Amino acid sequence: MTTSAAGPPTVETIAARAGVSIASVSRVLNGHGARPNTVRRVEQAAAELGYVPNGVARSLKGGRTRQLTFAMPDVGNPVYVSMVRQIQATAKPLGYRLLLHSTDAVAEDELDVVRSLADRTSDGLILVPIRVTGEHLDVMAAAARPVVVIGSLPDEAPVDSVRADSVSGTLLAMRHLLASGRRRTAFINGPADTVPGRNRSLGYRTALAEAGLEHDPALTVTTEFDISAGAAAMHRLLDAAPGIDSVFCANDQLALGAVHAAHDRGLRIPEDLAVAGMDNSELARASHPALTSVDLGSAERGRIAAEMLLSRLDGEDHDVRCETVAARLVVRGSTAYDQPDYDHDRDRASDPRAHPDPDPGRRRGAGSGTTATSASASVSAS
Amino acid sequence: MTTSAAGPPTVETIAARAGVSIASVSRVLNGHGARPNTVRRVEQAAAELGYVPNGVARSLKGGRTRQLTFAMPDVGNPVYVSMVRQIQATAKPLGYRLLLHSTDAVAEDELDVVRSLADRTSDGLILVPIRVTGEHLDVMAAAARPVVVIGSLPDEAPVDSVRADSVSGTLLAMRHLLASGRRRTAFINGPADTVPGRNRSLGYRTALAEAGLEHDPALTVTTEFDISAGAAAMHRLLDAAPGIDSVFCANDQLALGAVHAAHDRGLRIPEDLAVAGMDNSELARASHPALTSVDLGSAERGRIAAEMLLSRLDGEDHDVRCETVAARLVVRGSTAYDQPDYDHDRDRASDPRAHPDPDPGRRRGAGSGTTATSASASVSAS
DNA sequence: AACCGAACTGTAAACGTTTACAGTTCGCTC
DNA sequence: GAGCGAACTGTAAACGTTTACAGTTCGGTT
Repeated sequence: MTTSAAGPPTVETIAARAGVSIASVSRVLNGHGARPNTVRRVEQAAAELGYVPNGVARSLKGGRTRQLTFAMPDVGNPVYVSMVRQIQATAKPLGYRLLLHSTDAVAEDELDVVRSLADRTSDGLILVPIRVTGEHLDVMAAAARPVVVIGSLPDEAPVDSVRADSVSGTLLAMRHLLASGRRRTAFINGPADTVPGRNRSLGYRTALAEAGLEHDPALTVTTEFDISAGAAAMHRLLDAAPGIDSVFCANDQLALGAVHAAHDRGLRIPEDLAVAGMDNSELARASHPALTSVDLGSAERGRIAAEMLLSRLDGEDHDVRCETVAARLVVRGSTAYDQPDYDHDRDRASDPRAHPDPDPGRRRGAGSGTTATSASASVSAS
Repeated sequence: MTTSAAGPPTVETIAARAGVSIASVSRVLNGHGARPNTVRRVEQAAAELGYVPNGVARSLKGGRTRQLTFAMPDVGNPVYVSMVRQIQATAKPLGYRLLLHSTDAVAEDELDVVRSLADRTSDGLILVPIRVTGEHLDVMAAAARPVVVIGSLPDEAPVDSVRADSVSGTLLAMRHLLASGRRRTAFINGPADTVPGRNRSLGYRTALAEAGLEHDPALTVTTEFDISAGAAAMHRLLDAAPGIDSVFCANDQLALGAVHAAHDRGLRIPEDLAVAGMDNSELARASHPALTSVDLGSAERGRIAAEMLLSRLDGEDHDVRCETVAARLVVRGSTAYDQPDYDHDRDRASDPRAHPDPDPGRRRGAGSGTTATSASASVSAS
């Protein structure tokens, strides 16, 4: 027994005060049964001392920290923000804390996060890689803790994953544009050397083929994900390929850039030019006219990833799982004449299992006047 | 010496393999000096085994976890997102991880976060309280680890804090509107029973008084922070008080709602109605016309809070500090005829000490055509 | 060749828990 | 009132590190 020095109370302090052994203290505090008299004295001593168990010591003994790590390229990106929200909402009720890691889209940093699981500081990882290399697969396969990837992985990869369906998403948007009579639809894509970039391109060409339209390479521009990049791209398109009546953009920022450019030239939206974006971020709802956008289910992907990880941590030793989240088209004023100027739809409102809204004043009637179309989800286990 | 069973390698495993004691292993690994021969053997053994030190054991021994906690009301709010980014950017180079906690604006949850510092799981806390009660002050004063508050605290509070200057911010926006010849400026405020709510109201009335204008209560509406709430409020104002030529809104969402409402009625912006918002979020840049907005320096508040906390953790035992971050007005097309339709200014671009941009393609020429005015910052130590 | 101090190394304790095991108490039954 | 399980309690070890202390080695001096 140490002298009752300064420092916060420990089981030892309580044991001394209650006149029992530290084992009894631990047992009472964890509800493992003791004589009523013992329980009373320990609980009283603990309460008087304001005892709080040392989580670090507990983690060392128990081998679990009750911490999860979420690593993504950029904290600021609204897509990842909604993932964070859902992961948090899923993990918190089970007593897990969330550790945030921004990789700044540096591949080496991603690898480091996976490797650092070996330091036992976190019980599991949800990773959004910018691009998946062979080294990624090797390192993840050897990870000291369960890893779930949000993104596309090769079929044989031994890692759980959740992916978006950007092919279907693009198809939904393109079909919508073409169904409303547009015949010359441009395409502003993000970097093409990524899986989503290639998938969107595929969706675009597929939709054109479906409609019996020819694919004109001059109608496609590849650029950065950026408002000003979107504006520049739109200007370029309008200069080089006159007669464009609609444009699909790989994210909402690009789409808003396109809207700006169109306005600069005196084009009316949607009358002269229909614009559709992707991600269904808050920007889409806020802009004027409100932006038609493809929702790739980032919130749901976050929730599913969290559930996958938690089930692994529960010790369930099932096969590798890979789930695909359906895309959903949210039609607003930028492509349709009869859509309202703004709507009250929030992306988490689309998720029945979502976190309860902390601030009821912020959500009103859900999506009145907003049309949503879902692509069929394909769920496969390999 | 235990049998070399499964499980990840520990100092013991390495010691056995290198033929030295665990103390030597620890010393070599921490660079505390050893004979070249010992160093070589330990390092080789560690490398061969792929040893990674157990961070939990380390934390238990050292009494520090190298983890910081950031607790705020809502992960999704862009204001907090930019704080997260800066806190992360400041703490990561010093080897600190960031634990995220969303309080969902529940006061009891805020108190729990502070109390849970006693579990030794985090080295310090940055808290954004929704409202500060006496109990908050008591609990923070008794906290087991340093706490920094982002928000306004009573003068005598024994806690470091960083606050925004919403009075000056409101004044900047109002002076700008009045200086451009507007004479009937409405005010859409958020909830009035908070410190920022009262401060904005004060700034509004002060600006009117400065300009020798009478304060007309019919021109002020108090509502929730919400796009649709902003639209509803604007409609109400235009119905009840005709002749309004400008409006200042307590955040960008409200302002965009006002823009929508004005468009619905065929009003031109800025010709018929000038609109200014607050927070200078991405929404302000993205909207059309781009929105004049007051930047309350959320990124900088995050950075300063992180620095304050880190200096406490460095053992510096200075007096309680309270810093106020200056407000800055960013003028864009929604109030000025000659402003560009959009600009490339990003809020972190305004911060010279900010995190380097991970994606150079996203930032172009900084703020060309955008006028920024700073309120003088007052920095005080109590 | 013995000696000395510096430099290194090993043993063991400590951080605060949880828990196996052995020892104790207790309420019953006969 | 002795005997018997069941229920409780205490001792001690374990989780994986770091580090004070004492013991060892080493080179260089005299």
